Amino acid sequence: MAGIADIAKAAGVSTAVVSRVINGDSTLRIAEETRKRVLRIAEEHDYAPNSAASSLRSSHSGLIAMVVHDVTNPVYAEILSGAQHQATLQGQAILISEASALDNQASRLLRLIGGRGVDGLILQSVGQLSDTALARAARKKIPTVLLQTELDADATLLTLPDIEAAELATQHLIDLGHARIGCLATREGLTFTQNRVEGWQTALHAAGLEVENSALEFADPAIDDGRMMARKILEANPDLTGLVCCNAVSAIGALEAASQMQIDVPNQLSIVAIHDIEMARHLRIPLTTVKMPLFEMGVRAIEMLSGSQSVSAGRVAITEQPVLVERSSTRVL
Amino acid sequence: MAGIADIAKAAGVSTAVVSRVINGDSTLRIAEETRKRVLRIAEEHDYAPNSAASSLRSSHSGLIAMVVHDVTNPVYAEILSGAQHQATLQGQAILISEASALDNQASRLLRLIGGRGVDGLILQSVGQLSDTALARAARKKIPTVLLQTELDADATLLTLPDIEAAELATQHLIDLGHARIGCLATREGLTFTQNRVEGWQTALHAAGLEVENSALEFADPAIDDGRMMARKILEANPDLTGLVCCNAVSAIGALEAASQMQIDVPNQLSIVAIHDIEMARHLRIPLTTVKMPLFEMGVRAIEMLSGSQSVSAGRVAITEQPVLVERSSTRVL
DNA sequence: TATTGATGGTAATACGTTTTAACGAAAAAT
DNA sequence: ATTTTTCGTTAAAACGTATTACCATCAATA
Repeated sequence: MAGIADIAKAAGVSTAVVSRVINGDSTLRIAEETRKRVLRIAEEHDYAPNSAASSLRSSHSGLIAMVVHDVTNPVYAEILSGAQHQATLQGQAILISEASALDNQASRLLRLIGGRGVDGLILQSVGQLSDTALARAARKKIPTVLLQTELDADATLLTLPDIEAAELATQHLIDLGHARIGCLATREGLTFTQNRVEGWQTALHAAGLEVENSALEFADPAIDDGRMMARKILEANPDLTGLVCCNAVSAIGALEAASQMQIDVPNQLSIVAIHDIEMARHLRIPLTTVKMPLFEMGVRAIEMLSGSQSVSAGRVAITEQPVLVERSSTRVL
Repeated sequence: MAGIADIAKAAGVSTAVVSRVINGDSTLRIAEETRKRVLRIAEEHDYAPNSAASSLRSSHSGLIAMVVHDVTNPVYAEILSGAQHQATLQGQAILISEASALDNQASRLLRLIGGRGVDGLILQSVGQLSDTALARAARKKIPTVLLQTELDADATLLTLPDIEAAELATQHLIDLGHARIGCLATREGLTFTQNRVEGWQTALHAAGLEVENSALEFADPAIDDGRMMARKILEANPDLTGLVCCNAVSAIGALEAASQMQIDVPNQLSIVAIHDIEMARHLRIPLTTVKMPLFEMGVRAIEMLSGSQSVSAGRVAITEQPVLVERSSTRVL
């Protein structure tokens, strides 16, 4: 209920002084004595600046919108957690949305983006978005970070070492003596999907092995989709002994498919997945994975938005290398 | 860049008309002809109302802040997903934060709450919050929904059938012939923790069984904590044959502990957990669970905030009854 | 004809900050 | 003693919308 004017009056100064004290404006100094007095009075009155008014005048809200495909996917949850952590450190807050919300024209998120209500935008796994939402953001010049997925907009692309991770996973199987290796990919058309598939192919080629097209499937990173992909691949290629999964959640589906088809993992089939989610250790068959810095990616995305870093720079790569975590789902042939 | 004034001028009307057309104000009708013209011109100019200005004038932002203990916990992720879904439907957006962020005094979230930048507040698993954050929200009369946890503030409490769920879980073990049954609870002092523990006790009493205090432990709903709790309980009570876990994530830890202690599940020990998370089917030993409407709870929380429902009503219960999902972690004794 | 009512629109104000430019006083430099 | 600098502060102007109260116009009723 108390406004800045009330505080100013009570402290015997102008509103400008109160504003500077509260916001810690550094360009213009305030006498230590008045500063303390204002602070004390503000505290007494339980004063907090009206955020709408503040945003209106200063034209930044401290809000960052983040869009992920699915919050319940542990991979995305971890990225979100990192972003949330860093945003808090920087005095910003995160507006979360699942991708499906972007289709809803009445979505408040879209209105916020259109109305410059957010200072930044983070898009993850958002493929087919040449439509309103992003187009608007781009036109409104809202700083945007794309996570793992290229899009025709002048936004910064933040990437993980996807090619390396897929190579590492595939090479691990090759080292174990496997020669016929399939790939459960994520959604087709996404940059990181392409990169991981490329890593898989590269490793096979380098070892002089054959790349079987019927051993490659694309779908969403969900358990059900993973099961279906695995079934399809395994039925088409009964002689397969290794499977690279581009997302750990798909791998869970693959384990299920193998079980249903009476294929023993790891004795008849070795499975390795990208992303070392916590659950990997606790599955029916503990999963061999390639660990990627997901939390770190969330942190970096936030840093890039508010950082002095190149605003429109083309792409930034997280250089921390993926590491293989061996468990029970892979085995020497 | 285009403001409401530009649109008004281009359409040959006043700004008031534009505002009414855009916001669909129902109190005052606008000629269909002008409505279409304004809409078309707004579209052409790619106009979207400045959200800060809009919030300032109308004093509501369409933002709802949600605080959960840990985003990566699948239980909480599902609640969040439900909230996000419903918020989108209602034209609102969700500001997500993990509980730890509330400790950070510079947190933007706190400033938003203090500065009436959010229309509502949802708090989950937030225990020790008699401090600034919530105190402010209460003083500022921000509508608040408490998820599963009482707090000394005049907020609405939204609850799941916790007692029933715990009774159901415990009764299932009793029906299987178990007589010595322990309980892995969540954090002490939270309302839902108390209720679940109560359900456990009630079921035991009703069956004339003993409630062993050394078979009850409290900790955070995390795998590591679950493992530690289970180990403690099992060491103190070697004759235990059943375990009720108040959170499925803790149960994963319990499975791990049992494995480390060479206790066979379900032959020597039956485990049943509350919350049927997707992973439950895919664990080393598929988990018997009690399914609760988590997504639905997120939905309801949002509905309650914007609904015409009793604003300050004491408590609302989700009446959908918990159902038992039998898998392989429980077995007749 | 005069009166009412409905319809479609306007002008101007308030929302509560942040920030710009200017200003007096005190201290330092000339 | 005068000029310059620095310091601390102020007054007033945006920021861009939603909304209130008021006003035409016109058709229909009395």
